[in-house]
Amino acid sequence: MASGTSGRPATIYDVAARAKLSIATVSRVLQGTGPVSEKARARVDQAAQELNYVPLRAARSLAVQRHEAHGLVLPDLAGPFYGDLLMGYERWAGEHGQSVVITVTHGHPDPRRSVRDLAGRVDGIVVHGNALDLSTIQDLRKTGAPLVLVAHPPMTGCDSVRSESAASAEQLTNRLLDHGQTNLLFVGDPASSYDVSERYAGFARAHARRGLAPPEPERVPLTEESGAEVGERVLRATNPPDGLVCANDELALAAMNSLAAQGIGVPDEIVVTGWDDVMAARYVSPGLTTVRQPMIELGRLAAQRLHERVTGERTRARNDVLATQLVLRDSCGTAQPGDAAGTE
Amino acid sequence: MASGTSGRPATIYDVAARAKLSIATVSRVLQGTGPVSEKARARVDQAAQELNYVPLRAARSLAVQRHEAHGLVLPDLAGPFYGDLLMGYERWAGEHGQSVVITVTHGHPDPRRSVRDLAGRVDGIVVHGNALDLSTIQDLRKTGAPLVLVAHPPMTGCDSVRSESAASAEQLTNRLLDHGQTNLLFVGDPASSYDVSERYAGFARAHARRGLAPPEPERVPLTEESGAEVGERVLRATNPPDGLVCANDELALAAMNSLAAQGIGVPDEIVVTGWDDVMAARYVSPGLTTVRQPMIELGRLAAQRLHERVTGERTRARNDVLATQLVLRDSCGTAQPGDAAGTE
DNA sequence: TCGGAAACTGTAAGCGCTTCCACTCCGACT
DNA sequence: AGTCGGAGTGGAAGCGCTTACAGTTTCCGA
Repeated sequence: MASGTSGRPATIYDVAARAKLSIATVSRVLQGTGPVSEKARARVDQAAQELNYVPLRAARSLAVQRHEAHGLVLPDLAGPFYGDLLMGYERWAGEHGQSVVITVTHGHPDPRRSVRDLAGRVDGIVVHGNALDLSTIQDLRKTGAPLVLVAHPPMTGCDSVRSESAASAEQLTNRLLDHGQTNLLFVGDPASSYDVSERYAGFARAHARRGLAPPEPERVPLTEESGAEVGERVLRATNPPDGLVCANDELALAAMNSLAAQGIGVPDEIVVTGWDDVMAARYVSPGLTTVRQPMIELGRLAAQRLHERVTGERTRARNDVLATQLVLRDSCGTAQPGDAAGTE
Repeated sequence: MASGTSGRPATIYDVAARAKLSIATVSRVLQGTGPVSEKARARVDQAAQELNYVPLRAARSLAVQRHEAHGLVLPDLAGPFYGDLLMGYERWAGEHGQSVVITVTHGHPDPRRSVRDLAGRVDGIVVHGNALDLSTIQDLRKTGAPLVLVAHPPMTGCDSVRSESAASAEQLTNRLLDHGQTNLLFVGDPASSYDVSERYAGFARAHARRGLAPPEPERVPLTEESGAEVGERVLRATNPPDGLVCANDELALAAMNSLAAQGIGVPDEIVVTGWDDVMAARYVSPGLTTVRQPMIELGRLAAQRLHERVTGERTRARNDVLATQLVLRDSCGTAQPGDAAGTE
């Protein structure tokens, strides 16, 4: 325990008593507010130091009617993906004196309850679209806490932050079609998240624009298992595809792996692309063509947008879309040395 | 704002007024404590619902003298590594009604200050050894908050949780020496973290046990850049190594990559091993031999150990060491199909 | 030398919740 | 019929902090 005279942690009263000053002055010294004499400042600092005084934030929060903390709700933390988001978020928040309370919903028994609880601890909440269903988000809105959505379609009155998906997917698909592929398969379930639905939308649009019927997607979860399975199954189809446009890198890598195991050449016999640019994408051979999202930046921006709402500095909702970057490698068969392209 | 009659969020008083009961009863209903009539319960539930009442945690914390929150201090969140730790942590904490407040120190202007601030918000703190220097940790101890160290050498009075390193490193090194390598190089700076120093210690011990002088480590940061650089430099040495024992997978992957670029065969001309078993390790070819740490489990356990201290359920310090798993793949030249080994 | 402003300090009233204690019912025992 | 005990409820005292307000000093300039 922080050493009050007794075993309990020291309070502002203990510090005041030891410094022979009132708690008001102690508070002023510690917060750096209001005028204080040099002598008082020194006495308080010393007393606080000697007692190992750590102010109780709950008491301050109650008094100032503010938590100085943000809530962040993520679906999970597997992969580098959400880690980067969180890192960007925490960095910005930390620099602006806000603590970050994190809640992970995937596998959680009662997300609704835990998110409501979160709302009582923070000044505002950032929710990743994959973390909560719509009704829970609406529930959360009713609490009145400022809310910022990440990778979620805009909702009226809410800020949102996401990275561009449809245009990059269209661009990527065009590239493959230009290169001569005639039977692309989109791998991943568009219903699994907003981002994936946008990626499929771009894929479909590229087809539609050249008068082709957009092929039905292969509706599988975005996991390595599905990727491996698709990689195996795909050859045995009546009309086997000559390209796999995968909804993320896990799918793509696992598919490539299983194709290689069967002796199918990538990119010669079939091309493969992913999404996210995980580390493995640049270490496999052939290198995986993929799309990089600015996750850290996304986190930073979400934190900033939320803070603007919390402080009341901005009241109109904003919907930000960040550019992604197409990363061309050998798996798509069209890469030129030094090739790369940004979107939007 | 949650709809009180005015614009401000509803408080327990608003709920009480609407339910025509005292705040004491409202509190009892909401917390499920003490005896309450069915009728009262119903009235309170309805009023709370109508007002969108969310209890202010700061007020509860103040009253119950507990935050019901844990602090988690991590160096950063790059790679899957800390993400998994955090995920395991959050899962356990969530299941036991504890929120988690996270602080990332890498790149932080004043970790000391932010960690002290954290101490005022939570009931106890888990610190990853790479996140804070010793003096800051000791500073933190003085606050009296329960403290659990992850991947840090045990300190008297503190709990600690880490995964086994030295023995697995020794085992791995032995395997390479048995296989006929005669000039292994340890890549990575043992001074960069406790874990790495242990890995080098195991590496050195394997040599010592057979009467060999342990080679000096190649003291470089644990980054892809260093790995690439070492991969290039290593051949030009007077006495080029026939094996690289890398302190983590990033180093190993980058080294393998640069060796391949130079036409050096792995594992035939030189063997390579890593540490952590990141996703890329199983997608490169040859597959990277590495050591898997139970990060999720480590997180869970840290949360549990901290909670035991917070509740006072345990007062004696514990130092847990979790077993790692050697993952044999082709990069070390010694893998047999289905080969694998656990340690400790 | 004095009045008044400026600088500093203290008193006390909350912030919204929990919980001890006292009180009122009521049904169940003697 | 009178008593006892438990269930249900409310009053009120904090939890540790901030801050409005008032009070006390100090230091000017006139």
